[in-house]
Amino acid sequence: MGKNVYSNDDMCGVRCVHTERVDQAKREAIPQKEIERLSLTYKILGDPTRLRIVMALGSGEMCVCDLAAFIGVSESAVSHQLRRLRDLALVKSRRDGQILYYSLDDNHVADLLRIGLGHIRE
Amino acid sequence: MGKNVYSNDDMCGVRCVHTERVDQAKREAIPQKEIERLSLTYKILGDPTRLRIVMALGSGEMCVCDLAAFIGVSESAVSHQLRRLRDLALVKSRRDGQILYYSLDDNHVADLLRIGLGHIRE
DNA sequence: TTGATATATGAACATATACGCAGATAACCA
DNA sequence: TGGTTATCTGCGTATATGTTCATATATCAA
Repeated sequence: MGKNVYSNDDMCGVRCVHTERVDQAKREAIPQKEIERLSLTYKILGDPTRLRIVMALGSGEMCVCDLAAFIGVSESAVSHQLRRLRDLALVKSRRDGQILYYSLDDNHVADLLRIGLGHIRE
Repeated sequence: MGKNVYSNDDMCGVRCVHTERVDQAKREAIPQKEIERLSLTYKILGDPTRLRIVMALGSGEMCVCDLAAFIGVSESAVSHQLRRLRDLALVKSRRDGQILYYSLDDNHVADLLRIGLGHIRE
């Protein structure tokens, strides 16, 4: 393993201990656009209110005021968060008259929740 | 204003369309402490800089200045984020002389990344 | 010891964001 | 039609957060 090597290719004088390792990471990196999208997906789950919404929907569909009563916040707050969840395709809605029923969009979401729980419980 | 269906168990006058569904969600809900911890885990991955750090570590260990050179931010910023990642047991460190090598803490992290990618790419 | 290197930490600033409020839409029913 | 209900949305604000800068700590070499 190299020691105290300075990279002098693209960067100008930036200290870098393992140039070849950094180059490997750059080659294997996924596009920045996917990074943005992926981090946004995690960020959406990274709020207690939204997480409780998503986990509640894991066992069946619910409407907005159901979720508001379950979580204990205003229906406006739930609606705000549901919109963000829908924009990232984490939940979907089904209309039945005046009521909108929300549910998880696909099984990837449930998988993310299951693995996350496994991580914090180990 | 409205006179629809009201839940009359613990809440006082909160509108609720499907009382039994809300009760089911309450029974199946995980403790608030786990919600906090789990949402914190997702939130940590919900930042582009931290996500790039974690994904880079997915293919092998790196030191702080490697990561700084790879991502293009200051080493201080990387160190700040690494501390948060370490606090939530997403990465771990190994000391070799003056250099601290960081790597993923367990395979749950890689699983989360893989499933997340599958979600945004579908 | 002294100096150099690698990383960590605290403060400060700018930005992001979650919530409630009030009003607007949309769908139903008399 | 008008009235009611369910949900959405613009706005204000308090709070959270990511970054840089300056400084501190840790390890090694001479």
